Amino acid sequence: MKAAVIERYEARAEVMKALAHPSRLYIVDELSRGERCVHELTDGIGSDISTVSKHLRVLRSVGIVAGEKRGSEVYYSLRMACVVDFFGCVEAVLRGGAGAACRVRTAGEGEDR
Amino acid sequence: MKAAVIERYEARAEVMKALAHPSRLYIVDELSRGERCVHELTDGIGSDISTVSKHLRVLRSVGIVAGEKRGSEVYYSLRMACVVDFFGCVEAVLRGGAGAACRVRTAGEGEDR
DNA sequence: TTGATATTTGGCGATTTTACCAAATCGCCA
DNA sequence: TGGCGATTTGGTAAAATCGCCAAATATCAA
Repeated sequence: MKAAVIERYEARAEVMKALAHPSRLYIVDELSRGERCVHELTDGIGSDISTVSKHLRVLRSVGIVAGEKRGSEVYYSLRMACVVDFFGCVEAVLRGGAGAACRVRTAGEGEDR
Repeated sequence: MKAAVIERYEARAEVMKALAHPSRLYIVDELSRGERCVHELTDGIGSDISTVSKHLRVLRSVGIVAGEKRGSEVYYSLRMACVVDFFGCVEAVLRGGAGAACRVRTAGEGEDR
């Protein structure tokens, strides 16, 4: 694979990796309903606040969320609303694949063995 | 976080994790243009064929792709076309976030709860 | 300034992921 | 039947990820 192509997929993978964790998905979901500060998110997750802070760092590093400091609190907001739409597709896959909402391609018919 | 909610996000995370690797993103992209067998995908990726086979196993385990054996070859196809659409959103984020195609929400504009 | 609250950072052990090689299967055909 | 091409599986070492604690930083108010 050409270097330029590899880089493209690696960049995409960084974004996907940022979304590949339950707590971070919860954060995205929560932020889709409005901005939240770290301790609010921590309440919902249950991990140590430092852990939540690091999750936010991961999301922020790829541009999925943004943090704005107001007073002593940092308010995070979602910068990538389309992620939430994608969750609908993910749910369809989880329900067994062939959901119309996901426009799943029924090519093959080959089931997992 | 309630157990049921945790499970939901964990299930979603499994799907996202399956997409969180450059080679697997390449595979999804390639399969969006039609079915391919393992050695074809291997040619494009450059890793050992056993490595590619394992990547396909990951994608298949969550239902993103399906494999059908025809003769001595296994043809893989994409079962989750919406993933490709999502790549457009990911690219928008990579380009700096505020792409119209992604309906990005600008930081600090999230409605309060 | 001192103390309290909010968040981030450093560091560490534990778990997971990844890629390669070698070996095992599977289907096909001479 | 024996061998070949295609694919999968087992094993393993290196790298990345995760979550907690402790410590640092920043803001606010007394």
